[in-house]
Parts: sequence; C-alpha cells; structure tokens
Amino acid sequence: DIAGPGFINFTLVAGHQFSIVKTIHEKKAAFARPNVGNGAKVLIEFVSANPTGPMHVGHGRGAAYGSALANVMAATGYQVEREYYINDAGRQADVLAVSLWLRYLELLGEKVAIPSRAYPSNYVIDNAKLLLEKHGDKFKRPYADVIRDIPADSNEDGDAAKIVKEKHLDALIERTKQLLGADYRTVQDCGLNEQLGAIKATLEKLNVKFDRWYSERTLVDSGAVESTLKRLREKDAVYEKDGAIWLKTEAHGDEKDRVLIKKDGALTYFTPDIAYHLDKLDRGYDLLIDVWGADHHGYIARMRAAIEQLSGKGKQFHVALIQFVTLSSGRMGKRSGNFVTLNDLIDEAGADATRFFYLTRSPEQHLEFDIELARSQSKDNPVYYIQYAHARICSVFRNAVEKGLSYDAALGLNEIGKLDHPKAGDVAVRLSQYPEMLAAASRNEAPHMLTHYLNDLATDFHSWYNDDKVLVDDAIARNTRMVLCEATRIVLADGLAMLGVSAPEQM
RNA sequence: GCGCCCGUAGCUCAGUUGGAUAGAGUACCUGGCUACGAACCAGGCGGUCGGGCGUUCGAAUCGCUCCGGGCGCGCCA
Repeated sequence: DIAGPGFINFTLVAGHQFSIVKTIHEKKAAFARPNVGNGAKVLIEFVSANPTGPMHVGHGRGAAYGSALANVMAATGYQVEREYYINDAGRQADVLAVSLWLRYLELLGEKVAIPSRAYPSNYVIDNAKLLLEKHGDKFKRPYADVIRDIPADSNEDGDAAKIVKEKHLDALIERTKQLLGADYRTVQDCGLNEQLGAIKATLEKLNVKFDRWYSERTLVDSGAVESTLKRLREKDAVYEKDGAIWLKTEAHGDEKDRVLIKKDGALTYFTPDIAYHLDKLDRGYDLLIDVWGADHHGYIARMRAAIEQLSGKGKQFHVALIQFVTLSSGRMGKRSGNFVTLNDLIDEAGADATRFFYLTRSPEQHLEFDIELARSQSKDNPVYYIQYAHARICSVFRNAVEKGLSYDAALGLNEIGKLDHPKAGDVAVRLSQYPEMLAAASRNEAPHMLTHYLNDLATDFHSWYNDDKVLVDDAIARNTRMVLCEATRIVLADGLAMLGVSAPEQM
C-alpha cells in the first residue's frame, strides 16, 4: 500500500523471512559472498611503520583497518594482497644506524654526546647491547675521530634550531659511513632487523597478516628509481629549476610542483616512493589502496599526480586516511619510554578487544581509545557482547547432547516456517541483511559497518534467546529453533573472523 | 591565510551516500535468574543533529556562511 510520497509498503507472507535459514545451512558462509569486485586485483598497503622503533597506538588502528578491509574485500569478489613497505633505505634508517652506533660506543666506555634528534631511549640501548654481544668491539672507533669538525648540536626549540640539529645529525651520518665503511651496513642491519622483528611480533599478536614485506632497499638496489625518473622524463613531466629536478604535479591537482632531486644531488622521500607505486602498478593491480595516517593527507595529491602522469591510473589509487588515536582515562600498567606503545596496549587490553575497539569507529573519525574499558574483563567490554552470543549458541548445542535431546537439522529446516516468535523473525531478517551489508562495507571501504552489524545481530539474538527456550521437548519447536541458532552462529563466526577477532565456544 | 577531517543524548560513537517518529553503548532510575550461560533481557530518563541562510515533496546527510576542535601546508621523512 502507498504510504505517503515516495513510499510503497509491501507485506511479505508470514514465515517467508525464515527461508534465509535454509540458504545459510546449505551454503554456510558462502551465502554471504556478494560479487562486488568482480575479480579485480587489489593491493592494500598498510602499517608500513618505519623499522626504527616501536609502533604506537596510531599504527595499530591502521593495522586493524587494513587487515579487516582486506578480509572484507576478499569476501566480496576481490583478489586481495596485503603488503607492508619497509622504509629501510632512507635517512631514517641512517639515523637509526648512528643512534645505535653511538650507544654502542657509549657501552664501550666512550663519553658520547647523543644528538638531540637521534632516536632516544631504551630500545636503542638494548639494540646496542645486542650489537656488542654479537660483534664484540669490532666497530669501535675513537670518539674524538667521530666528533671532529662536526657542526655543533643545539638543545633549543624552534625552526632555526631544528635546522642546526639536522645539520649536526647529517654530518654525523656521513662521518659514521666513512669510519665504518663496509661495516656500516652490518651495524644498520642489526638495528633494522631488531626493530622489524619487534614490529612483526606485535602485528602477529594483533592477528594482522601480510602477504609480502616489501623492502625499499631492494627497490632502490634494483635501479627502479632511475628507471622511474627516466619514464617521467619521457613523459615530459620533469624540469630543472634552481639546481633541483622538479615534477610537474600542480597541473594534476597538487598545490605546487614538487622536488624529486635536491640541488645537493640527494633524492627526496617522494622519489623512491613514486618508484614504489609505479612498481605496484607494473605488477598489474587494478586498484591500489594505501592506508595512511591523517597527517599525510597533504601527500595524496602529489602521489596521485605522479601516478596519473606515469600511467593515467590516478583514479585507481585510493588512500584511506586514518584519523588520530588518543588515549583516555588510561593508566597503563607499564610503558616503554614515555609513550604508550601498541605492544603495551595489546598486553593490557588483549588482541580481541584492541582490534574490536579500533574497528568500531569509522576511519575518518578521531578515535578516543578508552583503555580502562577495553581492558576490563567485565560485561562493560563491548567485544564480549558479540562473543558471548556465539558462546551461548555453542553452549546450547553442548547441552542438547548432554540432555540427550536430538538435533535434526533437516527436520528443523523443513518445518522452519513454524517458528512463531516475532523475535525469531527479527533474527532471521537480520541474517538476511548480512550479504548486502558486507557489499556496502566493501564498496565504502568501511569495515566498521561490520562491527555494528554484528552487534545488532547479537542484540537480536540475545533478545530472542531470553524470550524463547530452544531446548524444549517438542521436536519441531526444538529443531526449528536450533537451526536458527546455528545459522546465527555461522554468521557471527564469519563476521568475527573477518574482523580478526576470535569466536570462542565458551568464555 | 589556504587545504583536508570532525562537531549527533552527560560521556564514547553509529546513521548503508537525500527518506518515514534521529539510534546504540555507557552513566542514572525501575524490574527480571527453581528455564538452555544474568558477560543477558525488559522498561524509563536523556536531542534546536555546533549556529544561521539556502536547495526540495523531504536534509544529520547536499550548497553557502559563521563558530569550535584536530591535522597538514619543506630542496624533512
């Protein structure tokens, strides 16, 4: 019937909503694999934290997002690959090497001034101890030779001081390379490998997996940067000005053109990054998704401009900007240094609660992470609500066996129309929405929609469960209810798996 | 100053791209365990969707403008 402008209401035959239960029993989770991607190849690059120190809580959000998005897209007709780009070739890696080496000299008894812009704190010292353990004093050099003629450091704040500090550090990097020669790589690798190992361990804990760890160094060593510059020149996309080499990005939507090669001959960060993205395109992906922190938003236009000029595929480059994470009401039990690391957070709250919290909010929303709530092993923790629904269903089936009550799925499905409780109908309707919800989450690159859906499904289930006993003597009533339980369990387990959260059989 | 994101219940946030009476959790109040797990359920309280002007049958959603918060605006990475 017509119900005002723009609305026509249809009333379905009673009991029709339960047909979805049959479908779920026949196809299992495969009933919810809508073909959004049509087989398109997509590469999701995420986290890519520099291997120069521990990850912070912001990296964790990107990790949870990228990982869940990959799962959702893989379930909706995309061929998905997950990649982590290791920045092991740039200045950051040099700063790590110098920081590490100076701490190493310090351990060997030299009186060393640690540069103000060096990587600070305990983890570098731990690395230095390891270096000393492995190689003894092989890399020892007199500190007087290190610091000779190096421009002074500064301990002041402000832009002018910053330039002074960086000059100091740059000079130390050059000096370290001279003094260590071939050993420089050994020292640097010791630091990088340790940090990357710690990162991998943390991501493992968070149930985040990658198909490929892509090293910037291998990219640079392969000559990809030179060939990229060559291709840009062939496209007439570069020019020289003020002694530097520039890329024309302003004509393709950027605010201004960008430098590729500085007048001192060094590459900017941008240049190998273009080579990396070009390499991705050459590998044949239809869609590139980069997951970045919100502070990098100004970088999107120039990268898209570069991709557009090299391949005309600027529109196939998506950037998911993940807004910042703040911690609230949190007194962490322990900390590394004076900031909360991702590792600390996982230890406090557990991997399930941590992932779930990250994934509850849309990525463009600033996230306030309530540590007290996430780590509370109580009914207040929202992740338990969904897990509890799953565990409850498993418990029903265990109890059926215990009580000697038969489970006949065929009977239950055959008589499914006899389910009469309205709340059972609500559950069935919700189940039937699962495929289209997944399709929307995929299209919008918004895995948080899945967390809200699962929460709603758990609500519908708990509400029905409280009203309507499953394990009754009547075989038809019992089995129709049990098949609805099982269908609910299948969807809960499938959804939680995509979120990277466990679906426990008991809690 | 320019650009991007955000502003929805006391607090933390959804709202499927413009649809019907704006929803959850939490906090507070009330009720429900001699039924399969009370980490649950039922009910109540709580809103000028930051303000204003527009677009139209219809706006939290789109446009303009103002206010407030975050981030960015390097030959740094």
